[in-house]
Amino acid sequence: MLQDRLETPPVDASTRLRPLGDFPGSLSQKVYSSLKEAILDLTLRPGAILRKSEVCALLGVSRSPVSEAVARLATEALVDVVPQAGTFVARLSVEEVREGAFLREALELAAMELVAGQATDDQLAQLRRNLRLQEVLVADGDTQGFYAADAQFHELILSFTGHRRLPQLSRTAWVHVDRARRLLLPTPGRVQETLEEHRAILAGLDARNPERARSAARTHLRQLVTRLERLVEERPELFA
Amino acid sequence: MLQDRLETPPVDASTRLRPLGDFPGSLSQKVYSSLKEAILDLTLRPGAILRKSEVCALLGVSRSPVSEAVARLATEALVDVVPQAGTFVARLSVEEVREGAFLREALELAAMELVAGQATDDQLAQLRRNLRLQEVLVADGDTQGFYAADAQFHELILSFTGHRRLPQLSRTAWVHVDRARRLLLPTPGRVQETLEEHRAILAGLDARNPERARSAARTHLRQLVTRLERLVEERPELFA
DNA sequence: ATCTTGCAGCATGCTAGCATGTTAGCTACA
DNA sequence: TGTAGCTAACATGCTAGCATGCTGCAAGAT
Repeated sequence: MLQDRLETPPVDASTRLRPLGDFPGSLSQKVYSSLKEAILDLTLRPGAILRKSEVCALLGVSRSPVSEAVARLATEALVDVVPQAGTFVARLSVEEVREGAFLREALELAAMELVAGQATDDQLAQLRRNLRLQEVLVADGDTQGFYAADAQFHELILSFTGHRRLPQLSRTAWVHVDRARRLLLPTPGRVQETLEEHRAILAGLDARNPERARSAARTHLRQLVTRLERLVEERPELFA
Repeated sequence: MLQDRLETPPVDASTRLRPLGDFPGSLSQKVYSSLKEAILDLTLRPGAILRKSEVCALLGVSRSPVSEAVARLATEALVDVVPQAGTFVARLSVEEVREGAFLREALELAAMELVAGQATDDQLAQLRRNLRLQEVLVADGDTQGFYAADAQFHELILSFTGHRRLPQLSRTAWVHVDRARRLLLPTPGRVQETLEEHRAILAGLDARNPERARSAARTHLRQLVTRLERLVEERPELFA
């Protein structure tokens, strides 16, 4: 705990946060979104101290909405608040990455089983449409857009379970993995491979074959984790 | 939304909440625990209005800790807060029950796979010990104690995955199921059956057989859901 | 020179009061 | 008599300032 602070004098005094106007909802919600984006971006550096009063000044709001936002981030383990001492941006944690990956895999595989059994033709058509979009984006070399379509592909499947809160939960589970992903250098052929893996998942669902869908999804999800584990080996100093 | 309020004039004015001294942590934490207990108990009736100012008066604290507690409950869908209008105890929702059950099943089945593969002998011994405790409690007719041991059995398995936050998450997923469970009348032979199902799960883990453990766990978890679905059929008016 | 101890600074937690938007009931009118 | 509009009460969201407990440095004793 003491060590924590000694390791983290880098105080981000004048970091940039997206202005609140860019986000919807109440002030707390806006502050939450803005901070979360900055944390996932690594704009707010892992381990950095995050003074609530500073955030108030930066965003021009009082401390209640900031407090509430920080409390929410704490429940997601994105910040670590020590009473009467300070609030810190969570370090990258191998444990959190592994847990997040485990969780998302659990959710997505369960979803595969359900969706392979009950998906409507219209839903499958939506997935095919999304996949065609992915192909176009890859052909255009629009990596940014491809990531978005990728995320949507997964969210579509989760939403087809009929459970409203599931996509949100899956996203939350993934945040630590996603943050660590920023440290990976892009691999040339990876986008093409990802596309193939998505095709395999859709093929399993199309065939109404839960086992095929599950195994394709498992293979797909473990790619990223494998690459992250390699990063942990090579650059352990990046993780707390 | 308007209909909500028309259906729910029953204002719980003088409901009993456990005093804050019984809970650990900060005030927010205490308030959160106290409210959550009351909601899960059904002491705070589903659909009832929950005035923050009233809670302040009842517990003798200011509005910030109450606000933070309520915000946390809102993320778990245990209360429904409408800005500038009011806060309401969530109604029993078939959707939420199904989603909670789906989630817990996803998590526990994934855990089974992992634990069947990597459990240490000491961990399996802990499970056997817990199971013997369950037998004693059943023999003594201590149903309350049995429920506690039951919960611990499941938590042990989840903790053996090595993921710290998993048990907490599973509990959170289960809250809506657990709340609905209060409406079920106790079935005579059910405790004995539960014990058998736990034995089957442990047998699968002991045999290091992921598929057996998964299928035993699935069978076990679906018992309660099946009984709840029957309740939904028979008494739909209990669910919003 | 090192370790202990006291003090000043400071970050969070909490309390109290203001601003904003909603709800419900009453009144006036068709 | 039924309906539309207005008004007063009210619940939450936010702002501002006080209380509590931790941190880190510095001075003094061993």
